[in-house]
Amino acid sequence: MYSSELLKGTLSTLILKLLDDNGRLYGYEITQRVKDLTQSRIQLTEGALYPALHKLEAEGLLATETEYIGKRVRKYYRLTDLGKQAASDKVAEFADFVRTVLGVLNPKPGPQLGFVTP
Amino acid sequence: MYSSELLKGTLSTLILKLLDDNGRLYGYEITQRVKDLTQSRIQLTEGALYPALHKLEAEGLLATETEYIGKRVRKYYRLTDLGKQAASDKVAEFADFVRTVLGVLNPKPGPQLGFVTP
DNA sequence: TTATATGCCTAATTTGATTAGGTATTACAT
DNA sequence: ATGTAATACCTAATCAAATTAGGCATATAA
Repeated sequence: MYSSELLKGTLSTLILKLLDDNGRLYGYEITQRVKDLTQSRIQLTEGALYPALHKLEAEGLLATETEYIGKRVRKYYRLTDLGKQAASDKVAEFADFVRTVLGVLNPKPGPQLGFVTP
Repeated sequence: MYSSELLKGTLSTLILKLLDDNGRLYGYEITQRVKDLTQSRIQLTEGALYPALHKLEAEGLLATETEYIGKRVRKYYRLTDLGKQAASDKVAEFADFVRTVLGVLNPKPGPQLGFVTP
C-alpha cells in the first residue's frame, strides 16, 4: 500500500484506462481489478472512487447502466466517445509526465530513463 | 506545461533529489533547475515551492543557510542526514509507484513496461 | 524610467484525496 | 439461527497540497 498523495491526479486516468480495456465495469469491480493488477499495492478507497466516477460521468466521459443482481444494485460504467478520447489522452499525458519527472530524478542517461528491463 | 494534479506528491521528491545531486540550492534556483531539466514542461510555482521547503525544513530533512548577494537575500537549502535518507526513499517510492501504475495502464507486457528506448 | 528578472514570502481558494460514517443484500461459518 | 465477511452503493467532514493572486525588495536591461 502506498503512502500516496502520489495517487492524486492518477485515479481518473486509471479508471478511464480500465474501462477502455474492459468495456464496462461497476465501481466495486474497479477496486478489485486495481487491487489484483497491482498485487494489492494500490487499493482504491470508495470515498475516492465514487466521487471520481460521478465527476467523470458529469463531464460526459462516462455513461451508466444499472442492473440488478437479485435485489442488489450494480451500476455499470462505460466510456462515451469523449471518454475514449480522454482515456488515451490521459494515459499519454501520464507517460509523458513520468518521463519528464524521471528525467529529473535520474539525470544520468544510460540508454535513456532507467526503465529498461534487466 | 502540465495540467497537473499529477505533480501532487511529487514535488517534495523532486526537491530532495535535486538537493541530493547539487549539494545546496536556493528556492529560486530550484525552480530554474527544474525548468531547465524538463525543457519547461514543469514550472514550479512559488506558492507550492516555498511552503514545501518550509515543511521539509520543519520535518528536519533540510537545513538552511542565508547569504547576501549585495543586499539581496538568498536562502540556501541542503539535505540533513535524515534528508539524504528521505531523498533515496522517495525516489525509490516514486519509481515503484510508477511501475505499479504503468502495470495497469499498460497491461500488455512486451519486455515489461513500455519504457524501453527505441 | 520602466519593465523584467531575481529573490523571498503568505493568504484565500480549489482540488482531490482520507477517514468515517450510512444503508442494504448475499454468502459462509459456527 | 446468527453473526461476520464480502458485495455494492453512497455522502459528509476533514486534511493535504496544490493554484491563484497577491505583497515586498533589489538588480539589470531597454
